[in-house]
Amino acid sequence: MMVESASETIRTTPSNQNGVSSLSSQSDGGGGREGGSNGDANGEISPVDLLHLQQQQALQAARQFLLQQASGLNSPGSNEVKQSPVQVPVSMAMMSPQMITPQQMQQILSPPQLQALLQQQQALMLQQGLGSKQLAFQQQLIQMQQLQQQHILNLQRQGLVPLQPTAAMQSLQQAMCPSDLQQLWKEVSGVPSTEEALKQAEGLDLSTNSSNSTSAFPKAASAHIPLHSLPNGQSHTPKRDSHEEHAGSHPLYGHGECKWPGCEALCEDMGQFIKHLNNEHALDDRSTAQCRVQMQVVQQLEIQLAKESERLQAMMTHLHMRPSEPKPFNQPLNLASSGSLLKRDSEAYPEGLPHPPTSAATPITPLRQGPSVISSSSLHTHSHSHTHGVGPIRRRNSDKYCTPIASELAQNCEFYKNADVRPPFTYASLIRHAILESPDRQLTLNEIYNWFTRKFAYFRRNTATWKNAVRHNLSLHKCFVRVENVKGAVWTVDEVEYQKRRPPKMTGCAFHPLLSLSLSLSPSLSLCMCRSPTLVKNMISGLGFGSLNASYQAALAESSLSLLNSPPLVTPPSAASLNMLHVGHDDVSSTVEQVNSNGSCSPTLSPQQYSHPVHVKEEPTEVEEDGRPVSLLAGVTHSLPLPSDERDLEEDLPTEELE
DNA sequence: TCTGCCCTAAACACTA
DNA sequence: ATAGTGTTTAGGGCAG
Repeated sequence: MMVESASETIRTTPSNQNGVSSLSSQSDGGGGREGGSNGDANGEISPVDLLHLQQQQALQAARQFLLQQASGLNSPGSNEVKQSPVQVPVSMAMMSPQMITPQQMQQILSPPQLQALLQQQQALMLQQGLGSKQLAFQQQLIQMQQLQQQHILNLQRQGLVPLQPTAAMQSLQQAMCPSDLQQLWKEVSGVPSTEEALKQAEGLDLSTNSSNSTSAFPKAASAHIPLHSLPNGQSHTPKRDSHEEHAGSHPLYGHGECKWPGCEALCEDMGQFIKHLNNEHALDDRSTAQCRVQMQVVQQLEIQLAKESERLQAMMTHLHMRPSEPKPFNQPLNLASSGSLLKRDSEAYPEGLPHPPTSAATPITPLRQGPSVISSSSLHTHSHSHTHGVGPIRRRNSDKYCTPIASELAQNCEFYKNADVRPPFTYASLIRHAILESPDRQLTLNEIYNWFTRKFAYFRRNTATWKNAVRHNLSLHKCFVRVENVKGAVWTVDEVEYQKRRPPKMTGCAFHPLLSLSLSLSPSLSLCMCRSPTLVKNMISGLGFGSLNASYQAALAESSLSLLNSPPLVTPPSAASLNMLHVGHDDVSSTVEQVNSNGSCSPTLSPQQYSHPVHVKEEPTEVEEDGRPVSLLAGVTHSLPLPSDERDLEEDLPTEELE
């Protein structure tokens, strides 16, 4: 009650509510600490006008671009999808370009698209002698990108777009998850005009627009399957899963409803379904268009699978595995429907991973090999931009169980630095990260503040809020220990306490369905992944989720080791405790220690170095290449000489026991 | 529903 | 007096 009354009377943080959707560069009332490139009031036109003008121009260009896209779709006989600088998702093609608002534009266009668009516009402006306004334009560009990135992030957190903001569309096209497909289908199905549907199907470019080998989407694939045969006979529907195989005698019928993409009509029995099928999904333009989309989806997946299979072969070859293990690939794709996959519990963290390598060729209930899914819940957006409205995302999707912060930050450092996006980590994890990143593994409060503002654009505003939260967290969590120092108080991390906060199961780590697919395809890979976060990452990337939200990549990667890797025991802060970090570790550790102690190195150590001073090498992208394939190949972790760090990691597993 | 975690907000005390 | 720091309480949301 006290709080309520207080909040009614006094509002010390006046503008917490300002979301991120404002294009005007919000000069955060608070703080304005370092790194604030400010001031750009110049010239004859006011910055606001200028921004407005530029925005209008950008939008105009975007509209023209869309018109081009749309007209490109109209060309009936074209075998090639028009290769525009940027590709437009099908949903975009559905919109009347003239009706697109700036917000829609930002939401529709992926960052690359947006950037390309704006760059075009920028070039145009330069040609028109508007170069003097470049600065403002750049700012607008950045802001629009940020907005778009945020949107993408939101999508990611909703589980809709398992992507990294930087290559959102590309990966979307590469790796449309079932929900994407469903959405896509709904969009296609919802088209009023069948011709529109055809256009969309035609224009749907599931291929990447990059140099990816799948860039030229094989439209010829359409010819492989007679369109008219699909409604009743097609068996490529990715929605089809084993359940449906058993549930109904028709691949498009299951669980009492029509499985035609985007339909979901309820049918009591098969007869009704057949009737429905014939009535609603007869051979017409719309169905044809849908089929084409579906074919492209399947084709894309197949291409992707082929690529990944090839990659896997190469990896195995490289790792001296017998490459003659394509067997799993020939198995039916356990590419279950989104529903079944998404519901699959991730209880099967590879505890049974010490299966001998022979299991590599043995399909051991593949889908249970790993945590399976990115469930929409686990990717949940947390976007309760509710009362406080401070930020779109919150917390622990990836932090709590997987602590991928190091990897995440390492990968998206620049992104967070520039984009006004709230990092998907808890304050506690961020604080810990900041502290561990420091040379002495201790920071003053102010230094923590600075780290936040330095690393995250998001924390350059709402300073009162998050600073309070930082202090709150420092005080609240036992894992943060305050130490009186010569120069005042510093904060350190009690890693033991911190680890206590983390449940020993990685149930929170979400896996993308296609990752499950890969796991199912290759038990040996899942075995490897359990040993190597890098491999996990690479694999995810290779799956076309190279731009899978780094959080989840990192989660995948780190979670696979998190159970094995109990980070070093940083006993409460003292110089001695720092030394304890490296007890029993190899020279690499001592190297790091030296580097740390003299503080001469870059203040930013490699994430692994600080977050896991035991040196789980994660970044060296060539997985354990340096003569350590053993641990990858040998599932029998205990029977083989593990690198000291890994051994430590395993032995440290029961953290609590060490107390 | 319960519980734990996380977040924001705020009050308060202490210190430089 | 003020700002910074640190502690504590309260309440709400989310997820297991």
